Amino acid sequence: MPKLGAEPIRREALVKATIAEIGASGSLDVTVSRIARRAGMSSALAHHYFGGKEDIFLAAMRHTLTVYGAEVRGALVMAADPRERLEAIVRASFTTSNFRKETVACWLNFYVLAQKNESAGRLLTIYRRRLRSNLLHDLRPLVGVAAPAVAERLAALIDGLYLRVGLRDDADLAAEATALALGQIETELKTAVES
Amino acid sequence: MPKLGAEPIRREALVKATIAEIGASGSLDVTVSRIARRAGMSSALAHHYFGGKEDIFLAAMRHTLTVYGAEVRGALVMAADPRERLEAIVRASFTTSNFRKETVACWLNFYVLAQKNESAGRLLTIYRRRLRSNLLHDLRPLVGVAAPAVAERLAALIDGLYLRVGLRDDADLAAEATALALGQIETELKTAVES
DNA sequence: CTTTCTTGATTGACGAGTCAATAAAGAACA
DNA sequence: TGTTCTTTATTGACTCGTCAATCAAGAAAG
Repeated sequence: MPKLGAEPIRREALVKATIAEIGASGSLDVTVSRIARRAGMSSALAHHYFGGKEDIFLAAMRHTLTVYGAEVRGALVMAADPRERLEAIVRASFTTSNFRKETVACWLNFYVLAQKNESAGRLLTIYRRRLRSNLLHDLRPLVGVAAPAVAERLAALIDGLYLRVGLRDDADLAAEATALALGQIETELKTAVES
Repeated sequence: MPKLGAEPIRREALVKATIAEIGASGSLDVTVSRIARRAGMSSALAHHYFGGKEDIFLAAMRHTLTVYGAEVRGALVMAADPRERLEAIVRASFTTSNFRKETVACWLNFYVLAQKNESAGRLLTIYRRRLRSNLLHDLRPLVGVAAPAVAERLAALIDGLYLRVGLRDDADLAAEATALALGQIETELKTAVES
């Protein structure tokens, strides 16, 4: 039943199914058939709308990054001063949705993918630069010349906390990570001001 | 040529070949045949000495973790006081050998594996606990009651820096990561002492 | 002559990507 | 209005390849 304009719907369904499937398997070892079935279509159609498996993965990665970016931007509009903006970035990074099993699985696998796949690497670089630049922008007025190092450290801490917390399945993951990162901000600011 | 006692040699060769192969492909998507060929034997022999593919991966992971643990212990014997011990842990975590492409690939893929594989998860937990306990032991006399939070933060920072730096192929990766982590130690100690 | 080591060949399964064919919605048109 | 053409959507069947695991059998020590 070719209702025209199926393409965007199909693509979105495939992207969502891909993320779900990666979450379910924990790896990129998911078949196009399974993705397509979950999205309610034949594998041939998945190949029709995307060039191949790799393109599907990249679309899923792009989607995940986009969602995260939107969350950060959303949190930022609520922040009044640099200090609040830093907090906003941290909180956006540790929302419970970010710690959903599938989200964690996607991030981990994107890191793996980024090693060898040019496009995946570029996407990850973009994410990193954006995070770094956001932090830098708000740290500059707070810690001045120390900003680059502090930003790098904060960015790494966010990634590291995500990694450490994301692999456990405790509850209260998000709260703990947030508290630690906010503590870091406090420590860094205090130190920078005094020196 | 059945010289007796081939087993340990074969197993070691397979483990090394596995790591090399993971490094070359960037993923766990490596065939037993390729591993076996690189190790100079038939794939059947690999299956003979290990139960199956999964066991080979676990052995490789165990090996990687063991090497890292040995490096840390080696660095620790040179350290006189808690502060130096902290530095030793950081430096051991960021040796250039740890930033070799294959090592990074292994770690990333072990994280992925740890999501769904019980044994891999346990191994990673052991690594984490050891790191945390090492840090805690040396932080307690330095920052007292703040030690747990500082340890968690330092551990996460190490993981995060590794992740951020390991995926680039700049030179001077190790030096940069080390400097940032040492800066963190300094900041944390200064803050904790003053409060 | 038995145990340890070793492999080539085989099996059985699965998966990515292709293709030819079908179906339906609209466009052009008489 | 009905007819024909074109474009988009969709699938089942098929190809070609790969791979993990098994097995039966060979070679070399002890």
